[in-house]
Amino acid sequence: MKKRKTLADVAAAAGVSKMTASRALRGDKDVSKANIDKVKQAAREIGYYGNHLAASLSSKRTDLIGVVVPSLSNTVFPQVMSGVTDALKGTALQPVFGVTDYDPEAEYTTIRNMLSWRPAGLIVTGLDQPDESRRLLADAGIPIVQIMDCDGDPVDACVGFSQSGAGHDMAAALLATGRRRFGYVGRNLDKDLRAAKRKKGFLDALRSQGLDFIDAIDGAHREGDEVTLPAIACGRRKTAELLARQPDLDCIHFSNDDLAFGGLCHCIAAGIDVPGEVALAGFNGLGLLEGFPGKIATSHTARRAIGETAARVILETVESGETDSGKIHILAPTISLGDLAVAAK
Amino acid sequence: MKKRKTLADVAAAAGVSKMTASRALRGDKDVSKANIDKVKQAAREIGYYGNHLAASLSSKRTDLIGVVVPSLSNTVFPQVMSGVTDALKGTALQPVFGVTDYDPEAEYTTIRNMLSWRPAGLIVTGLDQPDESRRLLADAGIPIVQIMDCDGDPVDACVGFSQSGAGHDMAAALLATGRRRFGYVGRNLDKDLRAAKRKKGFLDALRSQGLDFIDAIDGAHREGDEVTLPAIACGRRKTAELLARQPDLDCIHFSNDDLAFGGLCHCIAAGIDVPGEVALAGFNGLGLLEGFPGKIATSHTARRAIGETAARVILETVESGETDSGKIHILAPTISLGDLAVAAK
DNA sequence: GCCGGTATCAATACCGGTATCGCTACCGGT
DNA sequence: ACCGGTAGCGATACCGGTATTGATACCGGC
Repeated sequence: MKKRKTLADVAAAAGVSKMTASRALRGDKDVSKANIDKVKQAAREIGYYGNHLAASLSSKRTDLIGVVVPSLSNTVFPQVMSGVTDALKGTALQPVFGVTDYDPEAEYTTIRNMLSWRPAGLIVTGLDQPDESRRLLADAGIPIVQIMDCDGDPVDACVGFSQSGAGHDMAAALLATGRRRFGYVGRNLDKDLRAAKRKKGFLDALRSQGLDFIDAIDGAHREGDEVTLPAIACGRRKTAELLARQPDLDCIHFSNDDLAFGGLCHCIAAGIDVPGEVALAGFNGLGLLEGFPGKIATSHTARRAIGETAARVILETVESGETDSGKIHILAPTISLGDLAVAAK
Repeated sequence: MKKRKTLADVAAAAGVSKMTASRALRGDKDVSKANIDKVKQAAREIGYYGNHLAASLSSKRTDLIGVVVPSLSNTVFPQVMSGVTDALKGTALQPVFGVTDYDPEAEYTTIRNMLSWRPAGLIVTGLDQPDESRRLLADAGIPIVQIMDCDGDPVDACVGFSQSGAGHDMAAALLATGRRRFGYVGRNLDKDLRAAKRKKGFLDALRSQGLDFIDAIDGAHREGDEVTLPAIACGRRKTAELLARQPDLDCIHFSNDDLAFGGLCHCIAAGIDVPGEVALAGFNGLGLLEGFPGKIATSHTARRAIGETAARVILETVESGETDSGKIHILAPTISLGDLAVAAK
């Protein structure tokens, strides 16, 4: 294999020093127009592309922004990632993604691993990292943005909303439509801390009215196959199960829209009127719901926007050279009840 | 800000040389048990974590595997990415993702950018890169795996299946059930080359029987909002449009399952019997379809497996130290007709 | 004609690790 | 006692760039 081209090769080909070549390629000043052309020409001819490793090591700067998300199968996170990617488009910064599978241990190693690339900033999902991870973030000396959650104390900056508040608000909205007999369907609540927070907020609102879930299926790890079961199929099956046990529920709350949509599929197949007989409420405002517009109540969360602002916060902090970005950006979800709003009148 | 800890700090704290510290931390041999403990202890105490930039520059190796995908909104790609992540779990290698938005220009810069980090290997979606990008890949001197498509000439290795063949087979299967009046719904076919190949394969099969699409909505860029419109809503709307124009179609082929599912939603809402009156056929076998099992014919593509084998090919090539991985791995999709199979009898 | 200032480039010293090689101490065998 | 072999460790030379400093030439002004 022929040796990779280095800057020295370019310099030699252009008849200048390494330093001049370096400056010319990066658009630094102090290089004559003639030499800039010669160098760029030479670089193109021999097919040179830089070595970020060397450049970053030397300059003590990188263009990387680490993004740590728990999952790729929940479409929410790819959407956040899209937001980050978009916001960074056109800038020098570049995102790098890491997936943790909701595992704190994996999260720790992922963060550590990212930090060892000396990124310009880090975007991490959630506020509730274990102490060890938190310390890592706090001592990193780069802007850290925690996203998706505001119920707690951020290490540095924070972009998101209150998960428990979102749960609470949804419950309040549903109560206002007159619903009283609530059921709940979720899954992986033992690992998905934010979904658990929403459930708790929801429950708090119910209890303040002297109510409670009549029945709930949390589905925390009963079987191994549960994780791989598509969310919609899971929602459909569990809704069937729940309604078999409690046929007189007038509202089912799901931990997210995928499950809720699965529930709707069951109801349609079983000939159950939604939201007439039973109302369904999900969370996130996924595009999925447009399959049957208005049928499912949901909270629209600004996932793209969360990704975008998180990226922008880092961008601004890096550019301004500040040490501390430490602001909290709240992007509150908006509830839409769909047909339920009409039915309630 | 306090200076970042370096290996020299660890060495000093442990009372050994940099070199011994380096070896101890990496688990190299030629270090006494006592020193290994001392070094690891010291590293933990002062909170040291390595610097991949320096390590990789020096060793001329990185643990990175670049993965270039066109999109994050099509759930297929996050699934491929999951497969890659899983296959690499437990190994030293680590994936880095890049998104191109189906833009060849962005693809070129992404590839270039990745190469400048000197990754151990590259996974790129598709076979039809422009010459310039192709040359970049060919000259990189690292294992390259192109995925998702086999209709063409790979740069190095290739994991996927024939897109046009998949389209052809689906058409053949549908023809075998007696369907004759075909419609088509797709979107972004001008950018999504693989979907276009499937359509072409499908069409070839029809033509070999003297048939053609009676009507087709390609939806290539009519309006700007089209891209952001959720795929399911898009499928629903276009199906309504198509059936309004051609009420007597007996089969609609969609460029993917999301659109097909949107079509199903329309049919359910409009009281159209599926697949009795009209059959729907999508592509990919997404979990989505489990919302109404059997209603939609589809080709199950092994997306996860494609990601996994692609990663494994690179892994093996890297470990064996071969220069050329150059094998073609076909993971053919399997067609499932669902209720249509029964109806056809 | 001498001087200070500016534009342009080259030489040098790193950045924080790892590869390589040499040195020392200690071992068993003869 | 001598020797070859090996385990354990450290000094040194890089890896491929960039920051910094220094050198050179050329300019207008007095």
